[in-house]
Amino acid sequence: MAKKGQYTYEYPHPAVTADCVVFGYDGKELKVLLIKRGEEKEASTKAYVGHWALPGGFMDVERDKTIAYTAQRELKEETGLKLPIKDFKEAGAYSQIDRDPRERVITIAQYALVKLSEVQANTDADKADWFSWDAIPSLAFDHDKILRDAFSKLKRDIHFEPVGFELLPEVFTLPQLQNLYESILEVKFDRRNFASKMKHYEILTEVDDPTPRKGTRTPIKYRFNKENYDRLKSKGFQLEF
Amino acid sequence: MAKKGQYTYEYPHPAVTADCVVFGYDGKELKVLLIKRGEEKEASTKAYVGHWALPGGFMDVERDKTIAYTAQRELKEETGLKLPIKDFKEAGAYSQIDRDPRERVITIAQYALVKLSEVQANTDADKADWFSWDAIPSLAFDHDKILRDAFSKLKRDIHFEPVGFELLPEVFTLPQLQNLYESILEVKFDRRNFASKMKHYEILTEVDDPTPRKGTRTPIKYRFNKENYDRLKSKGFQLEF
DNA sequence: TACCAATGCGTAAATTTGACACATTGTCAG
DNA sequence: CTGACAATGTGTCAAATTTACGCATTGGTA
Repeated sequence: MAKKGQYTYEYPHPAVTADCVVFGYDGKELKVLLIKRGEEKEASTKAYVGHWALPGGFMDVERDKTIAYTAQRELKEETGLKLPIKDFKEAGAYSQIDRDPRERVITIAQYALVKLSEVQANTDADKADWFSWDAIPSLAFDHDKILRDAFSKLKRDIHFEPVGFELLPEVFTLPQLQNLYESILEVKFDRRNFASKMKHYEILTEVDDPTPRKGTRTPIKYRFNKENYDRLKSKGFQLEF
Repeated sequence: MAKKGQYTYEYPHPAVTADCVVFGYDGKELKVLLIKRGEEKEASTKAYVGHWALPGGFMDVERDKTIAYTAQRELKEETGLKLPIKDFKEAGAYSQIDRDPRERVITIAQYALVKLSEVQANTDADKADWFSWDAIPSLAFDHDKILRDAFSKLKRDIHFEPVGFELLPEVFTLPQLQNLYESILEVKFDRRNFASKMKHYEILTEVDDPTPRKGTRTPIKYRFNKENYDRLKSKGFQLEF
């Protein structure tokens, strides 16, 4: 650990943190990854001990190439979940002068979308938990606001990015996709209209099912067709729902 | 001025700046406000002296309530233009470890839309200039990227926010509005279809013209109808073009 | 003066959306 | 075992929206 008082500047500098809003989808609901603060080594210097919070922590000014690296490192340390750098997208900066009681801290929130089915096993259940959107506790600092804002951002981004496919498993069903869109946009769609619209976009590829569907109750499995999606997007396209 | 080396921290802290992307519209083209760096008092400590850059500067950690206040203050100091805090919207954080040759500097870009007709007179022509989008010089630091990103953001936001009306004068014409949308989205619309779509939204109010139009060549003047727009927006509405 | 460009208004075809009906087959309660 | 029900896929049709143009008027201009 570095010596105290080792770093001096001509003018005051703020501390900078990265906080992570990690969204996951379990096939039914949208979920968020949260951690329980404190209760460990440096608890005495921590604020909001015992509160739930977004995973995140201080930037390593001398090593973190970008703030996304901070997010990656802290997320791994605090939840056990290791995500690729490119999965972190910016969700906004929070700079209110009194947002941290200890010193001036500016946080640059990052958000990430993960296939919950593939990562749930990799998260430390001791420190972290996945919360349903409507069961989220009150959070430390201004993390409530950060989370709400990130959700709004997700709601917007869904019109321009294939966010649905980042949250679903490689192979998914149409009802799953629809349920996800409904969860994020907080609306309901007509099943038949949703299906025909998706079909019209031609961004889904039917999967050759090794275990063929046993009747109409078993949904058809699809895979996301990235080529077609990219082609559409390059033509100035926008997903509508 | 504060004494050198007065501020010490246990861990290294980055410097934080706010850079401003100010868009204006003159009735024909989208423009951006830039400054020429250096050539003044503290020039010796400055990087990229002589380069064009986005207006902006270091956060006053002890006084700036939020980063928007930094942006407001620096924009005023460097260009003479004083904008209300609420006009600054976040445009992204830039944290590349080597983006500033002097020390680690994280910038939180802000962007603002202004009615060029009303502010042009208030900008210091000595230090700052409005540049047409296709005549922008190469900029200091990573400001080129910041500017491109901000433009992309504007391109997106135009679908959700009445950005057109923040850039146009109080009273404007339909051709002006269309030209603005075309400038931002970089596409062309059919004049007649654009008009009927805007009419259908009912967010324009015809202005009682004191000097009535002299024939069909003089466009009808409109005003933005905020009540109707807010009503539409609250119903989960999205501007389409 | 004669043309052209700019503005407003209108219309019809094509496309997209929105609402809804029907057939099939697991699931589950009895 | 059986009947009711829910989940899935597909199709249809009217309404709304988008798209592609035509036409009339008039100010600017060569």
